[in-house]
Amino acid sequence: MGILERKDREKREIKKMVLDSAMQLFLEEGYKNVTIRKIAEQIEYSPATIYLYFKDKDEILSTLRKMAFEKFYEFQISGHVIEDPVERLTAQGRGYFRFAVENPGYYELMFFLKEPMEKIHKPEDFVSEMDSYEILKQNVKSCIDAGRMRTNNVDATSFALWSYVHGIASLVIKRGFLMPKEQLDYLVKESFEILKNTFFIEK
Amino acid sequence: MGILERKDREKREIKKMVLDSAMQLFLEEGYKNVTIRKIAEQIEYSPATIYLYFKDKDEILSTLRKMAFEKFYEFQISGHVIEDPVERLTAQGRGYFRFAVENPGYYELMFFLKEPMEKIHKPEDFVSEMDSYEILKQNVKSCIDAGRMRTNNVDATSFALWSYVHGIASLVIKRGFLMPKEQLDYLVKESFEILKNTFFIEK
DNA sequence: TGACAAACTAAACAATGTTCAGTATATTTG
DNA sequence: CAAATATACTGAACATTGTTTAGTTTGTCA
Repeated sequence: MGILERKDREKREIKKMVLDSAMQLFLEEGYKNVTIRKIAEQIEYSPATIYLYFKDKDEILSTLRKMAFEKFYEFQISGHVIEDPVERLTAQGRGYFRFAVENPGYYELMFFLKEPMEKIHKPEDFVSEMDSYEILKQNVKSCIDAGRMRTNNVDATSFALWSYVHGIASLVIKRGFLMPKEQLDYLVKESFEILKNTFFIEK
Repeated sequence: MGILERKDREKREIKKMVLDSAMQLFLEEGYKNVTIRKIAEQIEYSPATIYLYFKDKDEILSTLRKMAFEKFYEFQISGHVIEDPVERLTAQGRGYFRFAVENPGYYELMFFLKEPMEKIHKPEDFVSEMDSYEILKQNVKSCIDAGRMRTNNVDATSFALWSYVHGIASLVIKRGFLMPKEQLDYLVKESFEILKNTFFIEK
């Protein structure tokens, strides 16, 4: 019998409609404009229906968050096949940074927003994020093993690099408007130069 | 006549009561629990009265934000009299980091929260923040002039250091719960070691 | 003391998340 | 095929929110 399958498909389709609509509202109008009623109107269901598919608004947001991290992961592994370990690691860094500045809305959802976070402390909500971090550690290890880094502590170096790039991305997103674009671009470029010169050893 | 002075004082006192109450609510219960009605109840006035002293809720939050940055500034200049430039700069960095991890609520308000930010783009709302940044640049310049840094670009180095420390602080605040405290402390300590070794030149 | 100004508030408004009783629709059963 | 049952959905309500407005109370000054 295909009825159960169809029901299941319909359930997934409505869930997807809710999520798509919520994501669109979030990216276009910001968190506080994501309202259950607006989502309901967009997908042409009543507000109450949404509660048949999601426990509450936080569950919608935390699902979006998970989706954002999956997209984020894709950005970072795009250069995963590169042979040279330093090139591979810097490709991941570029992917990380590009994702952040090209998708500040997603980045907001992932790292700045407090709303869905207070309720989610389940490890499964952090798998993609941890996957990205594991990749980072692997890449750092490859670089250290190849004698291409000035540091030799995989964990600490990975955390330091993550902090550094996350810090630059955060400042660009949150404080970028404080200075002209050219100046910001210059500071970012130079900061990455410093990162390269201080962390890596020239071949 | 002291009447005008008294009125002015009373006005400031009520403003202060609103701000104190709002700050307390924010720090204890988080942003979404800061409601006009709760503030009104705490200061024993009607909700409408608050609107005689603040345009709207965002004005209250952005005032709190400004206050947080002033406190932040104090933390950073505590070591401003230190002679040795490297010691002075690292003291500022320690002040920065200590403030962040000891006052995650303030840090949230200053760097993560979106709510009051959308409306404030006036330069005057960023004076304390810019003051801190100027101090940083001065300290970096002193270090470079003293031949104690591996870099020689004041602006880029300042931005890079800010990013680095901000990144570590942000990750500690936002992702610290993902690992045991000892491990986190270790990673932070080592990251600062890396920072020291990569940016500074031993005397 | 009476006129005016300032300070304050009760009550209402629209919008929000969420729940629940009930209706419509689909499925299964006899 | 008809009745019974399960599923999907919604209208209406609730409590809370930020904010406004009309009106009251309180204070000031001639």
